[in-house]
Amino acid sequence: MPELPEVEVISRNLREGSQTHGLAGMRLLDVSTSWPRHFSQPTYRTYRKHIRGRKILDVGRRGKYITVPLDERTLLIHLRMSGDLHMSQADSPPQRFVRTVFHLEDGWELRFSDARKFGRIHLPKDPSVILGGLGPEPLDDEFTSEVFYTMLQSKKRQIKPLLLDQTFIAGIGNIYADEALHLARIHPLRNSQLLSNSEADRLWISIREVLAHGILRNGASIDWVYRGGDFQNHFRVYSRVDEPCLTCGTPIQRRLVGQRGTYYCPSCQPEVQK
DNA sequence: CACGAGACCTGTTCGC
DNA sequence: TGCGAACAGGTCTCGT
Repeated sequence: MPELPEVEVISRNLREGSQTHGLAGMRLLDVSTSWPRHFSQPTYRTYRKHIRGRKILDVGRRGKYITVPLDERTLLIHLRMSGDLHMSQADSPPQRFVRTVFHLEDGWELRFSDARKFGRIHLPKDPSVILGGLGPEPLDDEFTSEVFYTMLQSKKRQIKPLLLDQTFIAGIGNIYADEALHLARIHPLRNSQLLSNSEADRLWISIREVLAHGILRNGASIDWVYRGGDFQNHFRVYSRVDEPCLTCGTPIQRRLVGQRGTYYCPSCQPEVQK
């Protein structure tokens, strides 16, 4: 479930501690897991050594990574498809898919639930080893429409898979890519290099609008992987096959693009440029 | 470089 | 009702 808006909301909640204890300033006592493959960089064994007694300085986000700077090293957590992070008291009943637990002071636990076991935890000396390859943050001031147009021109790729490429731009996932393309009235298969200046501009605005809207709605909650946001009630195309386009009434279509289910309006988003 | 296919995993939902 | 297939928010690696 987590794309930029969901990860942003999770990170904010952990930092500020909505209805629970904020993470910043707490001390990590230990970590335990039933799925050691959650740990990349150092393996689980060396991991515990590094983490015990470390102080949490802050919580943030870069792309789809949750970033947790410690007084030594930085913890990076990627939720992938089905991950979620939340604070709990140690004596509260364990949720079904919790696989890794960070033990904190005062009986607090940071629980990493991950039904599909795709999530990953890193603890690099230098976070840029992991984060350095990411493209720009779409909501940053430096990410201007001019910059975006130049970026698009430098590639010759189908626009949707390009938006999903984290080295191109960070944080966009399958839902928000479809939503942004629909808002911008651009077909997911259009060639990035052939997008006009005004189309690029529309896409730039749409990306930022859709992501900001997602954050405002606290992210999207889909199916049984529930998180509390309600952006799913504002989808214009995603998961709406055969339902009418909210702009023109044409049934929304679904097809595979780069192996990903892709929803679009064949009328608002013509494959060939008008 | 661009793209498709297959892996990695488990759970839920769909279709017959 | 039951059972296999399809599908799921993400990335990685390999072959063409």
